[in-house]
Amino acid sequence: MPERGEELVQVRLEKVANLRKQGIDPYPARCPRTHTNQEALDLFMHAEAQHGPGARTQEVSVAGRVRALRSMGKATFLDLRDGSARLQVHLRKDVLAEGYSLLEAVDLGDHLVATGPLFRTRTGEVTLEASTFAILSKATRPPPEKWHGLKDVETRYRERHLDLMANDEVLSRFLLRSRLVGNIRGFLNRRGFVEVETPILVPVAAGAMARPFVTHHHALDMDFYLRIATELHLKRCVIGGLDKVYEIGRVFRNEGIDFKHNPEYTLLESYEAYADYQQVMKMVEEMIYAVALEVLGAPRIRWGDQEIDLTPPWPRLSLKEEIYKRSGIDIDKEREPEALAARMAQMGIEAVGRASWGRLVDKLVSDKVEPALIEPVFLVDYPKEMSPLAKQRSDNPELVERFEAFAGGMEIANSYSELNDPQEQRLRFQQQEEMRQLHGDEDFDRLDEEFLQALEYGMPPTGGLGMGIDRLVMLLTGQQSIREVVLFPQLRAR
RNA sequence: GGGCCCUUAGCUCAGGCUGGCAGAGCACCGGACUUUUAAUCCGGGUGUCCAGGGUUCGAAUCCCUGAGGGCCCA
Repeated sequence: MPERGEELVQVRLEKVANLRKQGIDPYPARCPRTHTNQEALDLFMHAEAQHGPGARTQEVSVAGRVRALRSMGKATFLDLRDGSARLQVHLRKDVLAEGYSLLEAVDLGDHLVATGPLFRTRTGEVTLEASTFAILSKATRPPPEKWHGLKDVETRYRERHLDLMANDEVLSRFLLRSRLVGNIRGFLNRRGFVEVETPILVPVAAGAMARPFVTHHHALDMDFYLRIATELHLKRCVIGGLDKVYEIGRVFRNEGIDFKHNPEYTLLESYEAYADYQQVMKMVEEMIYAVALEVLGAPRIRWGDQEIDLTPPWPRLSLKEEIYKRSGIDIDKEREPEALAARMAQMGIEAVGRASWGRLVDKLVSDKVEPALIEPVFLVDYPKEMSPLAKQRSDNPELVERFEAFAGGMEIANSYSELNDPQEQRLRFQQQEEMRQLHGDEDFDRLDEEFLQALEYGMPPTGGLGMGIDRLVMLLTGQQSIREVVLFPQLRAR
């Protein structure tokens, strides 16, 4: 931390020293709180309902951070804020006697505990009349400005604690995120899914198309990768007999940072034995609808100037047709990477390096199709080349049983009927390895021998799902940047 | 990777075009005030104007380079 504003800090440090000199601990271990602010407010409302105007409750103790301080000499009002509510405290010199002088040591941002009965002021605010109060934690740095809040985007991200204390809507957004994750767990648990945890440090970063981070284990003297997906371990769980399994965990992808991408993000993956991608599709629309109802109270969300309705069923659209509709390119007729790249270049879409056909299609989707999909939809019928872990369709082996869900112009879920033929899977991995060599593209998937061997023991037909939790939070909170839904987004080191 | 914009007090921001003593509100410091609500009133400016270099008698301001951040494009 750069030591700017040192005078403001010094003043507070002197107050800490003075408290200690008086034998007062500015950071006591215990807090004699009896009620949260909300419980105290509820208590008063109850008393007022019984006794009418002029009601006073018994003494209660509340605690919180000092958010505002209004001193009128021999009486002071301050606003205490805890996790439940804001509560005003009234401190009078004639009530507190010599205890009143402790207020000289109190600053905005300190945590206090105050004890006394609750009453309603003549301006109508439920207030605690303090008979005693104490400092719980002395802040030695001033909080952000109370009226304009903290707006500087960089400071908000780098010092999220300040953002949370200054900007109520930010706090409630992260509370919503927590409730959302809790509701997803509840939804899956009720359906009989079992939550597991699988390794983050892996010898081979497989199971998705992404470049991994590398790290080193000193005792073993070997490199490890941070996982880019949980897919292969979860399938090994299914092979072992966990028929319905899921993990909500961080995955790491060594790629660019922008408004939709943070290098570490939270991914839900679930696998259901004896199910296929059609059943997963139904589950996804039901799950998102259900959690939206729980956390928002309605299945509709505002997205910019549009409204998105999440009520199922969502349209099932063909990937090929959507690409054709949005770009005029028929991917069935542009089977050669060079030809497809040329068509795309005409539209101003430039592919990097010697991109493969599958990567080009992927690019075409992200550029031309994805941004247009505001209302929730499923795209189905993906080409095999883009999907090395998905089972091919029996009626058309060039396509796989796969869907992706889109909403708000973002991909929010990806699912297949999982490929469970070990020989075919080995072949697909080998093709991925070859493509990586050929195209010099670190994004291609990797052959994972341990997984292949596991698959040889037999995996039931399984419907798998990957869903980006951060994207879903963006969607449900109407945020257009992933940094607004990740508490501590990755930024360049200062 | 390219383009545009931002960076001034702890916080929110003026000033910059057209170079001439570093500004406001909140916060903070001193004083008044026993029902306030962004309390009010009186007094006080607390600063590496992002960093470095250049032009100039003189740079927050103009020019160059760099850093961090944001938006748009790829």
